[in-house]
Amino acid sequence: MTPQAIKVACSNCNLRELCMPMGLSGTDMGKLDELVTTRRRIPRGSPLFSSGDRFNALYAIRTGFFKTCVTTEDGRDQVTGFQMAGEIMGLDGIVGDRHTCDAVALEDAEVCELPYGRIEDLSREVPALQSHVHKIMSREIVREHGVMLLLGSMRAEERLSAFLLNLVQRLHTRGFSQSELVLRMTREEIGSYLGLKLETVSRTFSKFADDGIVEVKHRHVRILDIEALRNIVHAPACR
Amino acid sequence: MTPQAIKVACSNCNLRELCMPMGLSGTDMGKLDELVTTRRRIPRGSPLFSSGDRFNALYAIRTGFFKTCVTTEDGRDQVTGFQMAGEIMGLDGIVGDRHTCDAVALEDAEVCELPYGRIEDLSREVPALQSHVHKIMSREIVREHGVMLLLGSMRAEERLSAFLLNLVQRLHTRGFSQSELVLRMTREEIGSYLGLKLETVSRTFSKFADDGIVEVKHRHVRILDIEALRNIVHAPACR
DNA sequence: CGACACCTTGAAGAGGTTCAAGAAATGTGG
DNA sequence: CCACATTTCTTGAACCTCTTCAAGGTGTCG
Repeated sequence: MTPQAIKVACSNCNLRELCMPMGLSGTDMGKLDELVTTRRRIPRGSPLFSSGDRFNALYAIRTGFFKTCVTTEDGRDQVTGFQMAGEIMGLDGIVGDRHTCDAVALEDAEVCELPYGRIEDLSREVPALQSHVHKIMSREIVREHGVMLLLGSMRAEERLSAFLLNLVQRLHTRGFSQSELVLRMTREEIGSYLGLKLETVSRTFSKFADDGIVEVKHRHVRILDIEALRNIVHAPACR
Repeated sequence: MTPQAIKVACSNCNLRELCMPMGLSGTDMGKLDELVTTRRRIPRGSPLFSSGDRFNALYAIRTGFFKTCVTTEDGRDQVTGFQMAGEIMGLDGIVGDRHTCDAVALEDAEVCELPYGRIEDLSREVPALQSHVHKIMSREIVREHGVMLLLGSMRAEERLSAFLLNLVQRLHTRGFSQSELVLRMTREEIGSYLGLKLETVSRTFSKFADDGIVEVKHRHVRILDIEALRNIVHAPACR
């Protein structure tokens, strides 16, 4: 397992998804090292990029936690996602040469900057990278379909259940507990993401706690009955 | 039984500007003609592809009108978009090798089949195509952000206004009237897309008609006061 | 032309929002 | 390290928007 030791370390790295497509030759792997130029530290509360910023790179999260949100001139605001280690941000900027949403660190974070020009160049040389980039974008499209389903057809309890299950599942993938999590975002941000008011989020947490499904202490959540959450989301439709 | 092998050439297609990159050399344009292998006719009500189908091509709409929708086991259903001539469908299938949504023709339609393998191969040779594919996917991501904003933060009248404005704008781009349109979808499908019940859609249409903003005769809509629709969407936020 | 899908409208009800107040955490400066 | 200011969270009560249920009307297609 000695040579794999490095690989194992990489598999914990945020860049794994982009840098480690399956079945790479050593040569190709070497080429991918050119992808990352800089790492950037983003203190909590600061934007990595903002709507209107010129687009020139994608970002892979190494550590930390982000939200992305779109804002309109008339003051409407929508959190479009929460991103954690290993996930890619900035895809929105490709189409128009400018970012169309804000990415804000919800805790101190570190990201790898992947200049877009290099991604394009390299993915012409390395088909596995090309394929990987496509998959990342497709995955984001499919994820957003899921959010549309949530926003378009679920009620408050279902939305919050789906949200918690999704978060804890992604955290579990990264080696964290399956039943305990610390929310990095406020009730208002959760509400914005779920299309609910912060009071409704708070009330729904309280209801889940009353029902013995979760234990909630501000931002610390312990899931006591994950099956109950699943049942709430996948409730046999009324009719 | 063989799908008639019409000689299809993007270089001659009048939708070229909608689905193909601009400013190509003659050589590159010639290469792109290899992209489209077949055209397929899809009768109204039939699926072009369904969730679970193996993914192997993207589809460019030549004529007709589609909806895409995701469905869950528990019978939930969400229309994720309506697509018209020049738009690309099937991006959801890239990530998992299978489609994750249904694409259904809402009127008799014709699509160009773009085998995904060829897209990958060709976009390694033709950077303009590579860039174009990325932009198409990014555009879809940005579009979905807009839908999330709509579903997460707008009320019924705002949603329907935004929907009508979006439709009429896209139709106008394709040479249709700026003020008149024929809805190809039912109230229920509109409702699913907008996260509303069909009755609410119907009522909101009636309200707009009462207010002299539109004229609605079943699926025929005439916009009488487009500014009013814009004001409804971009209303100075209540607080 | 008749059956069926689609649309409209009304009335009652539910779920979520709004407004308001207070409590708990977090951050700041002395 | 503590007091204070600020942000965040919780909870209650009234209200409102949208949904649900129901019935009847309209258009469309075989």
